[in-house]
Order: sequence, then C-alpha cells, then structure tokens
Amino acid sequence: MTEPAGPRTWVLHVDLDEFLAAVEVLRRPELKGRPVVVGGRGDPTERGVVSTASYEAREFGVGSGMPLRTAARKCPEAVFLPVDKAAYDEASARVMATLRSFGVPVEVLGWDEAFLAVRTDDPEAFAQDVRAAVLENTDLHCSVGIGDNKLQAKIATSFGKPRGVGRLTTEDWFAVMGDRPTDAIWGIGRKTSAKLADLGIRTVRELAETPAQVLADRLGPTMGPWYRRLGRGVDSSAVDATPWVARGHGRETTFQENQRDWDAVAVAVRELAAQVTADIAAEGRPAARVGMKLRYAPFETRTRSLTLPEPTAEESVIADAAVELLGRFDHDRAVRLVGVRAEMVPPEGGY
DNA sequence: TCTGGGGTCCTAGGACCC
DNA sequence: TCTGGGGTCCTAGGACCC
Repeated sequence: MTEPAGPRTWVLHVDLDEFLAAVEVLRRPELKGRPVVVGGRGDPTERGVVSTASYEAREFGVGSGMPLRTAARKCPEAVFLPVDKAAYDEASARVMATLRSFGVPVEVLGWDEAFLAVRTDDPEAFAQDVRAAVLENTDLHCSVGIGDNKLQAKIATSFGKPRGVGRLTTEDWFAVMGDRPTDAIWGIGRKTSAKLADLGIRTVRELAETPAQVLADRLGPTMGPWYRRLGRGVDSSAVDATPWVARGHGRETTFQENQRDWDAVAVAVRELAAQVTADIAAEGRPAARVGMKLRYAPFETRTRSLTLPEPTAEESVIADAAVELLGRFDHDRAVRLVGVRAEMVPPEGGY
C-alpha cells in the first residue's frame, strides 16, 4: 500500500481531563474548585477505591486506584461521590459524537479516550480544533496527544495534560523516552518492568537494544518481541473504527465484611448470575462459558470455569452453573469478593 | 496507600484425537 | 510394546488497561 500524494496521516489520542469528576461538577456547579473524589458508592468509610479525583483533590495526594479510606485520610474536606455509570455513558456518547463529526476514523477506548486517524499538514491545529469542539459541545476539557502511531499518541497525551496538546514521534522517541523507566510505556506495568529489571533492563533504550530472543525466552514468544517493539516506539496497529463487540460480561462484588457464611455467598452468586444474564441478553448472544471468581481474605484470587453443554441465555442454567462452580472452591476460608462471568458465543462472522 | 469493577489477551499444561 | 508429533479444546492463572 502506498500513501496517496498530499498530507500524511497522524494518530491523535484524545483523553478527557478528570472525566468523572468533571461530569459531576457540571451538574453540581457548587463543587467547582473543590476537591472531588468519585469512587465506589461514595462512602469513604466503605471498601472501595478512587475512580477519578479532581485536580484539586490530587493536590492532596489523592489518585486513581487509591482506597477511599486512604483518600479520606489525605483529604478529609473532599466531596465523595458514587460512581454514576449512566451519567458518564451519556457524557461519553456526546464526546464521541463530537469526535466523529470530524469525519475521520474514531476508535473508542472506554468512557473518556479515543484515537483519531487524521490526514493533515498541521496536527497541532487539528488537535486544538478537537479540544475546542469538545469543550463547545460538552463543556468538558480534554487533552490531545499526537504521534506517528497509537502508542506514541497515547503517551504524548500525558505531555499535554491538562487542557493541552503533546507530541511524540518516531523522530524524537529516544530523545524523549530513552532514559525513562520501562513502565513509562503503555502496556508495560509493574510486573513486567520488574521482570525486565531482573534481566538488567531498566530504561526504554535498554529495552529497545535487547535482542528479541532474550525477551522471548523470559516473557514468551509473543509478548517478548512485542515488548521490544514497544521499546522502539513501534506500533503498526491501525486506528480501528469498528464498533466494539463484547466477548463476555461479568459482575462482581466485594463484601463490606469478609464473608464466612457460604449460603450468603451462594445468594450473592445467584444475584450476580441474574445480572450477567440480563447483560448478555441485551447483546442478543447466548453464553457459551460460565466463570466464577472468588477472592479470599486477605486478598487471594481463585477462578473456576466451565464450558456449557450448549450455549444458553437461560438465567436458571447460568445461575446453576455458577453455583456448581462455587462448590469446587475451598469452603474453609472467609470470602472477600465473589464474581460471575459469562463468555458469549461469537457474533455471526466472528469478531 | 490493606487493595473496585469491568474488560481483554497471553501462557501453559493436560485431555483427547488422528 | 513404555512410546512420535501435530492440532485443538478446556481450564486456571497472570498481566494489563481504563
């Protein structure tokens, strides 16, 4: 494939600023300027974690993933709000519609992120146009990353935050990223960066210079070479505007107190199974596999799963399968979390 | 920092079949 | 008989992301 003459293609990554908190402040203007923490059921005495903290709350050291109790300790004056999925779905839909109005491929990455493939001579100007349109249509601020590919654009966004535009290209990849730790890369987390450190690989440049075979031996034949490409800033995946099709749906819940009563656990499992059944019914595809997840106190996760004799959308069959799986777990320990998951039959024509 | 909930994809071993 | 090799499915667990 050769590029037609004219402007080249850029990838833009659009990321809403403090999305959940911003949506909450929009409908409660009196919260503007105050530390706002969205997470769990909005009760900082309960088990739950921070989904999004406003920038004011971040000043106190509050951040995503932090237990709500810790957040309350760091910032007692914060306003704690429950996660309101419907509100964020609605706001997200308006943002994505705005992005699609530019007439370019848009790949949605969740509530508050998307990639755009843009053919232009001036990606910065395009990015500023996007920011202005999103603000105009939704009253929400966003940041934009510009790159030669999705990996670069995604990382570039962090250089633009908040309310700005960042840029990271193949040309300046090593100048910008070379000395950073490996977990600065999208796709490399705490565990993998620790494994890399065992191999003496600490920086992005060191990762890029490691032979693929060394990485394959330690990290697997697929993941090893893939990490090396990430280290070099290489990502050949296309911006894919195909609508998202879920593989499955799961529901899980953490007990506020560790649970030793297995009859109560079974009751919770049946409730979760009912929700999962409704979730897959909305997709119009039956369940092919059912999985159970159990987290024992203090924090040890186990899973069991089975393939159904035949695909089904029947709640009783799915619930019975989940309870059967529950019977395969060690019942002598206290339970912290229980979850039910259903994998659906692939859609006509595959994914 | 005592650690949510919703997802995806990869790995590896065993079963099973030819 | 002590024992190949490939392919695919099933299952459990791990890692990562938002």
